[in-house]
Amino acid sequence: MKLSTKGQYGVRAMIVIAENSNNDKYVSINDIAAKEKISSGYLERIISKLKKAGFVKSERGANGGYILGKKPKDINMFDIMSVLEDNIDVIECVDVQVFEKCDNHCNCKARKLWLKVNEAVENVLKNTTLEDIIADNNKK
Amino acid sequence: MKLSTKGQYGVRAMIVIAENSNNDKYVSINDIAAKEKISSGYLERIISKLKKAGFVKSERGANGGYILGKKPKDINMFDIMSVLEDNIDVIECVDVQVFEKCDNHCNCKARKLWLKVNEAVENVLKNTTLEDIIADNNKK
DNA sequence: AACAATTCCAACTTAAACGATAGGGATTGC
DNA sequence: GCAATCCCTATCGTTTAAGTTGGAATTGTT
Ligand code: FES
Ligand code: FES
Repeated sequence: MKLSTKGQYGVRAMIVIAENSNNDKYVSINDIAAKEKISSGYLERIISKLKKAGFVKSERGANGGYILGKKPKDINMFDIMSVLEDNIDVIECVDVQVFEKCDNHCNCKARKLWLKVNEAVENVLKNTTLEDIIADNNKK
Repeated sequence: MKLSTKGQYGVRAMIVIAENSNNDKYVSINDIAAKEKISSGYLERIISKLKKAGFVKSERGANGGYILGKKPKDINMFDIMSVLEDNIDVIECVDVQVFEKCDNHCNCKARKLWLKVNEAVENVLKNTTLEDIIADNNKK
């Protein structure tokens, strides 16, 4: 079981962008990539998804870059991960539509367990906003 | 984020074995594979790991098969998954040893989030025993 | 006007993991 | 002896994840 790097990198990028958005400062892909030691080409595609979802706004050309598209308290980790991870469920059959087509569903006694795991993950992600993360780091 | 089928199949296999272990009945790989619609060759290797870990015992030859190696209440899902999934942590850096070697660890503000996610998953898995699952299914 | 810094976009490549298969040896009950 | 089983290892094919490349469009600066 692993979260993809897309999700990880995306969250880290959002943190960097958030830290600069106070001063209306746009951060470039290269700056983020350098700071977080991530391939910039790869990061670009990740941020592009975040942009489509409205979590960041962009400005092209010299001095361009990215800035938050919403307030930190209105961006939670579940939303970010949902955009970036292709499918966030811990197994396919968590999804009701898949479940109903599943050969096995009539006697699958394990599904309840996966539902619980899934719910636990979602809860943590949904209850953590970008604001929480920033605050948490300033505190200590 | 996905749990591998190894883990899923393993849990399902354990449930089948558990349901037969009351009567000291050994269940063969083929029976489990047929019941759960899993490739038997693949399942074999999964169960072999469970055997090495002591969760099941085996009997060779005709009428052979597998039976529980411990009481259902002494087998929890975390233990099963730990044996089957190569690495159960949601990201590499959850592990302290990896963390300490991580280029980024000095300024990685996201790790706390992953730790929380990881803990949530582990809690569910640790708090669910084979006995719980069986009981849960008999009930309804 | 030239230039450099940037976002934007799509195609491609590489590497690893997953899921599965194949073949054969060893053991046991009938 | 034979069929059913566990046991072990090697191999394979597909998909996915991760990263690369190349280039177009936009914008500020000199
Ligand atoms: S395998 Fe689909 S519900 Fe269990
Ligand atoms: S990347 Fe290693 S701790 Fe964040």
